[in-house]
Parts: sequence; C-alpha cells; structure tokens
Amino acid sequence: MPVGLDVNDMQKLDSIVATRKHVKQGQMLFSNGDPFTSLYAIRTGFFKTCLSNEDGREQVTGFQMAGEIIGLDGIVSDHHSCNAVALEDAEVCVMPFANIEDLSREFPVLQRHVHKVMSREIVRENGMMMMLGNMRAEERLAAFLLNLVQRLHARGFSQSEMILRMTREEIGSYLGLKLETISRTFSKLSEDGIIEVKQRYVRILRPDELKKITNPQMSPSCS
Amino acid sequence: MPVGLDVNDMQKLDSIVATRKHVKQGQMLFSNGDPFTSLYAIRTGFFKTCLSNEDGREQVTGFQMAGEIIGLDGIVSDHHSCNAVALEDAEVCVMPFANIEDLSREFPVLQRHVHKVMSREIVRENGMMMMLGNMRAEERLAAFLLNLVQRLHARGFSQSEMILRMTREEIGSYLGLKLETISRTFSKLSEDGIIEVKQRYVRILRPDELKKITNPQMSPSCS
DNA sequence: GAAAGTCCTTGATATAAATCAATCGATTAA
DNA sequence: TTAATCGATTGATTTATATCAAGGACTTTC
Repeated sequence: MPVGLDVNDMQKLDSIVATRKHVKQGQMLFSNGDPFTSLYAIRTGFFKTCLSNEDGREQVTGFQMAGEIIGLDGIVSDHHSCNAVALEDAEVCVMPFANIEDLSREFPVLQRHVHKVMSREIVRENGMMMMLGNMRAEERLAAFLLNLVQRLHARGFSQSEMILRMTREEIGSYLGLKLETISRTFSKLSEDGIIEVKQRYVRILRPDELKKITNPQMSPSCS
Repeated sequence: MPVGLDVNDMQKLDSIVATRKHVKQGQMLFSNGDPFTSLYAIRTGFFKTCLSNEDGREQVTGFQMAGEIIGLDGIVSDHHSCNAVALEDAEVCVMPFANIEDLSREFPVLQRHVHKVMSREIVRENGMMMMLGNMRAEERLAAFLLNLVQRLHARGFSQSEMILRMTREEIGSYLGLKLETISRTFSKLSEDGIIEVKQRYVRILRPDELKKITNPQMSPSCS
C-alpha cells in the first residue's frame, strides 16, 4: 500500500488480516446460504467458486489464486450465494467485513482499494458474459489459458507453462462447455502445435497463435 | 434511507445527486474508454450496457431501469469499459464518485449502501453466467421475462404485462442467442398459451408455467 | 503389485441453435 | 399515399457442441 501511514496506522490495517484459516483440498471455505461475515484473501492455494441450480446443474463462476479476494457475493444479502471450494490445500486471511468497513472510513486508501476490488470483479464477469455469449469453444479455451498463465506469471511463475488445478469438467463448467469438448479442444490445440498438453500440465508453445484465436478477426498487419 | 440523520446531513447527502443529465434515445451516457468520474442513478428511462469485441461482436451485459445504478465498471481502472446506451429518452442523476467516497466515510449507511449495490451487481452477473453456461433458449427467455416483469412490478407497473424497450437482437445478445431464436422462442411460448406477444408488448398469461420452465426439474409437489 | 476409483481421451451420433433466405408488419420519410 | 426503412417472423438447412459409449491413463488404497 503506497501511502504515508505511520506504524500505528499500519497496525490497525494489519488487524484486518490478523486471523488465518486453513482449508484442505475439497473443503468449502463457505457455501451458499452461509451467513456472511468476512471476505477472504487467499494466501496460498487455489479455489473455485460455483453456483448450483435447483435442479443440480453447476456453474463455476471463477477460479481464484493467491492474492485474490473471495466472498464479495455475500455483502448484498448478508448471506453467501455461492460455494467456495479449495482445489488444493489452501490458507486464507479471514477479513471480518465490519472491520473492513470501519477502517475504510478511516483510511481512504483502503476504501479505494475495496471499491477497486469489487469493480474489478464486475468487469471480469462482464468479460465472462462476452465469452459465454459470443465465443466458440476454441476461443473460450484459448482466452482461459492465456488469462490463467498471465495471472500465474504475475505471481512469479512461468509465462509459458502451468499445472492446472482443476478438472476438465470444472473448466467446462466455467466456460459453458462439456468436459468432452474441453478435452477435444485441448487435443485440437495440441495437434496444431499451439500448446503441449499432458493431463494437467499445459505448455504454451505459440502464444501469438493462441492470442489470434481469441481475436479471430484481427488482420495480420495488426498482430 | 432509514437513519437518524439531521437536516444538515440530509443536505450533504443530497449534494451527491445534485446534478442531472438528460440522455436521448440512442445516445450514450458513457462509452468504453471514457474517463470515469461518476456513477449514474437512473431517474427515468431505460438503458442497456454493452461490450464490443475487437472484431465487432457485441454483448449486452445488462438492461437498467429507474432506480438502478450504472457506471460501476469504471471504478477499477478510472475508465469505463462498456457503453451505456439509452433505449428511450432518459434522465439520470450524476453522482461524482469522489463525493460518494468522501461522504461514505462520513455516513456508514451510505458506505453500506454502496457496497451492497456493487455486491448485488456481482451476484446478478453470477446468475447470468449460470444462464449463459447452463440454460437452454426457452429457459433463458423465461427467466429474462420473469426478471423484467418483477423489476417493473417493484416500480408500480403491472405484474403481468409490459412493453419491451429493446429489440429481439438486443435480447438475444443479452441471452447469448440470435434474434431468430428469440423470435421463435417467443412464438413457442405464445403457442403454448404461456404468454401473449405482439411485437414489443408481452403479457404473461401463466406465470407458474413460465417459472416451471426456468426450474425444469422441480417436482410437481414442490410448486 | 493388483484392484478400484478418478479423470481424460476419442469415436459415433443426436440435437439445439445458428445461418441463410424470404416475407411480413410497423413506422418514418417523401 | 407510396416508398423506404427497420424490426419481427417463419422456413429450410447447416453446424458446433452435446450426448452416449468405450477404453485408456493415472492415482490411491490395500
């Protein structure tokens, strides 16, 4: 946080993230209907958030990794409206929302940060609507892989290879496709020499080609 | 606002919504790339927000009516990332976001309200992902009509009939379908005696049947 | 190390929605 | 009033993805 805060101020802000919680792979951090008390900052590990229908259909609404915030869905109704499941053993900071609101009034920089985090989530979901409403399977998977590797790279990992933390079915649910379609699309990208896939391991061999798939109409001179 | 605020406080809060702006049908209130300065509360009229791709594909991300807030997408990057277009002549309150942040620090009730508005939008978009990822055309249109008429009813209009403010193409874009599919699905619901449609006029004849379409797996005893 | 359980891949076929095309109706302009 | 335009409907056909089905590759358990 880039501000002129003194030691006392820093201690107050630290109090937001004072308590931590471990979540084992497969466990839920919170689930639909739970009372909302806190936002969670992921310290380590990997989560999915998902909704389930009355008739059992599941929609994965996001995959979250270290440094990202989950739980924003709970603010509006004081209850969570989705499930947050750890896809690998994880540790989160529990940030009681009452504290966040109190300290936001005292520290404009925190207030601004909270607003940006929420707005970022809105913009991300706007992009998901574009993806789900307009893109073909290959475009969706290409955009998904580029987004994932970019976020991993921002955390110091490779910009070309990764280990997926989720199954084909979960990717499919996120992208509005069936697991078989995800599998076939991986195979297609692999046959085309654009990526290398071995189970959960993915390496991006030709990132430009992958980007071109997400922007199919781009003229060659623009690339 | 249900709080113990004195006259002076009320005047401060009113200052947020001091300036108004008229937007003619077809005009944009803001568009992708515009600097973000304000949120807008719709006083009268009807808007759509939409994203366009590099290659010209358009995704309608929402339809907004009186009392709803648009512009939240701009907070994260200080620039808007979508277009807001008036579908009929409209009037909005211009709410400078700097004022909102200042007064939110002073009035917890306003702070809370801002957080809920943003969270509500996140939850709505979660639901859209479920719709776009998992539902069939008939389910999407049924859910869309029920949502629209419910919001209109909350504003004092009929709970069974409405005039659509948007074209079939715009509905299709919102629901991830083509305009022909929207038209055919309207005709199907009409033939089944569930709704009556004449151009932009829609009347819901059998709301329970419409709800059943959105929850296809519900057993009869649950309805 | 065999068995069981997950997850993934691939093939054959079905299907919902898209696309292409023509017409119709309603509104606006001349 | 007649064009002209825009939006909506409907039909015929195509297509991308889903579905159904079988087998293969890892991983975990005992």
